[in-house]
Amino acid sequence: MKENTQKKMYTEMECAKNLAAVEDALYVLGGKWKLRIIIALVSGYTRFNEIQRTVKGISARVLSNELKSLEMNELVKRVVHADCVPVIVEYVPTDYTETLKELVSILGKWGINHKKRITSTN
Amino acid sequence: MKENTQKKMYTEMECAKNLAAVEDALYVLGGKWKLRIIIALVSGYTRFNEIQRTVKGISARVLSNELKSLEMNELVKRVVHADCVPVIVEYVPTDYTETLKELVSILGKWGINHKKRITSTN
DNA sequence: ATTACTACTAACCTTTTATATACTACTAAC
DNA sequence: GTTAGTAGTATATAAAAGGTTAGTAGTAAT
Repeated sequence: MKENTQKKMYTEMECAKNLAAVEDALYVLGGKWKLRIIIALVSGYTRFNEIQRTVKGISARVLSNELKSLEMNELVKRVVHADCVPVIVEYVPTDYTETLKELVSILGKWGINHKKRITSTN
Repeated sequence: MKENTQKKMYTEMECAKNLAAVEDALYVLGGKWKLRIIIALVSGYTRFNEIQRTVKGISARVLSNELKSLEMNELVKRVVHADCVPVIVEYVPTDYTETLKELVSILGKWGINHKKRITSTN
């Protein structure tokens, strides 16, 4: 016996759509490192070792993989300056990366606020 | 020889602050399931099996753990209706959960847009 | 009596994610 | 010539996350 008498705040379809949309986003941005790397990139840290130093705790292997994944999603562009010796490689954010600024900003603000909330004695 | 001539878009301190703030947020909201569960909750799915059916793919074990974690962070309240038989347990979003609506909305919008972008032939 | 639903938990196992160490090959400083 | 930096890759291992199965203890329908 199913009770359909409950008032849902959203219809099933709306819920499913939100779920699917957030899943799509998390597929690209989820995980421990991706957003952190993006922050480093837009902060102007564009070279491999520089990014590794900025994003504390990440290993070269993981950074390498994550950069490839971000590149596939057009959130970073790998630029090789072949004229220099030794060759310089830069990972530069794209115009599309800009579309994440609002998201990162809101996430950061929420994080600051949440830390305050949880830290403060109740 | 260190080249400090590069123009950084943000100072080191700003970058570190953003990084720390986003880390704090991801500690609470990161992972495969937490945001999805929150969407189910605010959509009106409040009972254990109901949430499990809505958040496709999650196991009871993981759902149970995630709900505990969300409860600790005041994003859900466990309400037991002891008067009913069998006992009914509800997981209800709190007022604080409202502070995530903007974030979830932006993330969802980004996800929809990104899917379009990647799916479309270039 | 058997099946199914409720709200979980425990034990165990697999998959995913991440780390550590070493290594390439070249440059440049001390 | 020794150390350090550049941009990574290879291999192996460890840790974290998640899944599977089974089980509790009760109700309620077939």
